[in-house]
Amino acid sequence: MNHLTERQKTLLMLIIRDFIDTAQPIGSKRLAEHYHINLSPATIRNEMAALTEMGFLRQPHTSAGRVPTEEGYRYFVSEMMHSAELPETVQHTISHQFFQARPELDQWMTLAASVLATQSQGVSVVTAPHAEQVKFKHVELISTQGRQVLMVMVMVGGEVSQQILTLAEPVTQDRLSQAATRLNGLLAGLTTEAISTLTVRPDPLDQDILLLIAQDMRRITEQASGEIYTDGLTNVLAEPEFSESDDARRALRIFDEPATLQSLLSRSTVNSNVGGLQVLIGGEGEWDELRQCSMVIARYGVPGMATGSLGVLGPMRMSYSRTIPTVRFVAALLSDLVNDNISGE
Amino acid sequence: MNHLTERQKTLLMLIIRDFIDTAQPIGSKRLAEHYHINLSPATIRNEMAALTEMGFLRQPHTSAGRVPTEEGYRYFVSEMMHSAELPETVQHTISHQFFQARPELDQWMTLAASVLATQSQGVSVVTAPHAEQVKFKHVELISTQGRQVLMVMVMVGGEVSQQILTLAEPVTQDRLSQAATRLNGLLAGLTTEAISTLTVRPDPLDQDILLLIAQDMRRITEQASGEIYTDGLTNVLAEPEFSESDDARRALRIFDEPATLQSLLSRSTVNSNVGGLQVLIGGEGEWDELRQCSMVIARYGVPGMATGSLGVLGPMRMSYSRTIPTVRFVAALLSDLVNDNISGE
DNA sequence: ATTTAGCACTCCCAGCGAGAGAGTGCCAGT
DNA sequence: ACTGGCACTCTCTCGCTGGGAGTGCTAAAT
Repeated sequence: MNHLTERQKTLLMLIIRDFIDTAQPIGSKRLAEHYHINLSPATIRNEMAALTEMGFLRQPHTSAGRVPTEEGYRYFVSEMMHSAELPETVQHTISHQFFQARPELDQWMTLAASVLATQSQGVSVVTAPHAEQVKFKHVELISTQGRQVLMVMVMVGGEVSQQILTLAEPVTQDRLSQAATRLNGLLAGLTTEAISTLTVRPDPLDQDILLLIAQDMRRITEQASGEIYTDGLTNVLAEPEFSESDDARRALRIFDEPATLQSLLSRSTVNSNVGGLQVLIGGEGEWDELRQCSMVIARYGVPGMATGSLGVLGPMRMSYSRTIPTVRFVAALLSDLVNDNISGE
Repeated sequence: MNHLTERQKTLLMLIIRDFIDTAQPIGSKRLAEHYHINLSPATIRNEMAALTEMGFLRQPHTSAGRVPTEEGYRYFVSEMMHSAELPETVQHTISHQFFQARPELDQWMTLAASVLATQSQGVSVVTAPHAEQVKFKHVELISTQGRQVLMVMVMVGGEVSQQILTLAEPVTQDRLSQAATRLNGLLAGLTTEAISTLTVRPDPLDQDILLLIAQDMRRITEQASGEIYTDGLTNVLAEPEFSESDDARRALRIFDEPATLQSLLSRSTVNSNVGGLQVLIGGEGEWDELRQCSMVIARYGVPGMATGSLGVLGPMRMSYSRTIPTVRFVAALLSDLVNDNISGE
């Protein structure tokens, strides 16, 4: 693949920017008039032909303006990726919202999804941070009704899991509390593996509960990540390219299948460190439902401790210059929150 | 309003059924041919004119077939409401799914939403059951990091609330446990009001936490109900009446505003007992976004103890004969689950 | 008195062709 | 190397027209 001259680069960027704004094929004349480049339409046409040859542009019909190809978007994104920064005022507004929210995971996730969606005018996805290494910290057993017992487990790092158990026979709250105390002493700080191979003697109840604890910790480790938060689903319906066709439906269907969404988020961030972010353009040949879409994805959290992912889905024509810095900023914000939560204030 | 003759009634039902199937205006000829009624098109036309006069039908253009009005749908629904019953096989399939699911509220809600959406081909909404009278049962205080403390509260009936507190200064786990034990003895079974007016002396920590408990219980009572679960958002996009216009977007926007959705669910079920269900047709003049839509809503749970609501949103042309029994059945199913949970197994 | 056949009328919609407009590629001139 | 000019292509938007479906009315039939 040939390198682009400086002029070709400028033109390509202009064309893509304009197309993102107007959603309409860009012609040479329009370009020459609108932006005051010292070039005649004819020259621009020549360059456009070259860019088309190289695979960055495409014409919908023999005689229409040019439209970016996926390759074109990729070039565009890689060029503007590093320069873009969210305006300070917006940064402050967002930080302020997080500062005001109640300090609960649930609130933070919802807020993050909402901020991403409104800022980027796309559909946002945020997964709750997920401990990569689960360590037991504390368990509480609370008798609720008859043989039903509420088990609340806390992991090192603050992750909480609650579950309702049904025991073989009723057990008093006293006996439950004693069992919990014994187990807390025994298991504090242990990993899933350590707990799985453990046996305890005195009370058969202890052993039963130990098994349940191990099982639950395994479940936490296995599930790819926590709950999925989403917002702005209707934003994408407003885009002209989705107003009539059923591509929108196909793309949104992803949000009805948590499994696909999960794999999408995790598979595409497997190579990227926290802090770096990935832009999938046009489904990258792998996700057929997203052929018309792009997705900006990032991973946040503290590697090795707890991480989650977040992203924005939009039409391929989305405003990358707005979405990318937003995603980056929110990812950093959530990373800070996770970090505070792990290491104390 | 005049009463309908038996024949008019039959015709109206046929027309609406046919329109729900085909989404196209129904003409007299088509009706006479398709269904073997012993009537000529001319007679049918006369009756149709009468039905139009009475406000049950409408013609999109001077010379097109008839389409049901909202009034027509209302009549239709009230007529078929009692007769419809979900096929036994479907009932079994659904029950089986619930039986297989892990016995957690979260799972049940998700499953209920999923079942409703796939059965009715509409958008489903389910709110978690919400205790109408909150009574304290148990609190646990677990030190997590520095001054941060995880507070887990259990209400009578099994509702759980967890929250992270940040204390003025670090407190040892021992002191926290003692405080929890004292408070548990003191507060067991008390209502929000009783707790709000209480004062405790010995340790200032106890009083601080008591305030937080009261505050949290008030929050639980106030919030109209629990989390909202939703499914099938893309179903509605498949309907022909939404394929091109932006009515779909307007309707789906509701799902981006939990507050509106809540008020919709609660306001419209305020008059109906658990078990009875309501059908809102065309927004009932109150919800403008739903002018093109209908909604089947029911309340489930144990009145006076814990209730929630669930519903299905679809185009006004939705299959009521499928949706209504499904909503009724799932509501009954969830009521049973809530009941089991409250009264022990 | 109710139902039916016939008929004229209305209105939507799909298909067609013309003309405008926008954009292109290429060539020749600067 | 750039630009002006030109012929060409293709789409999109009208306006028009004919077919089709459905209606309401009236008069005849049951």
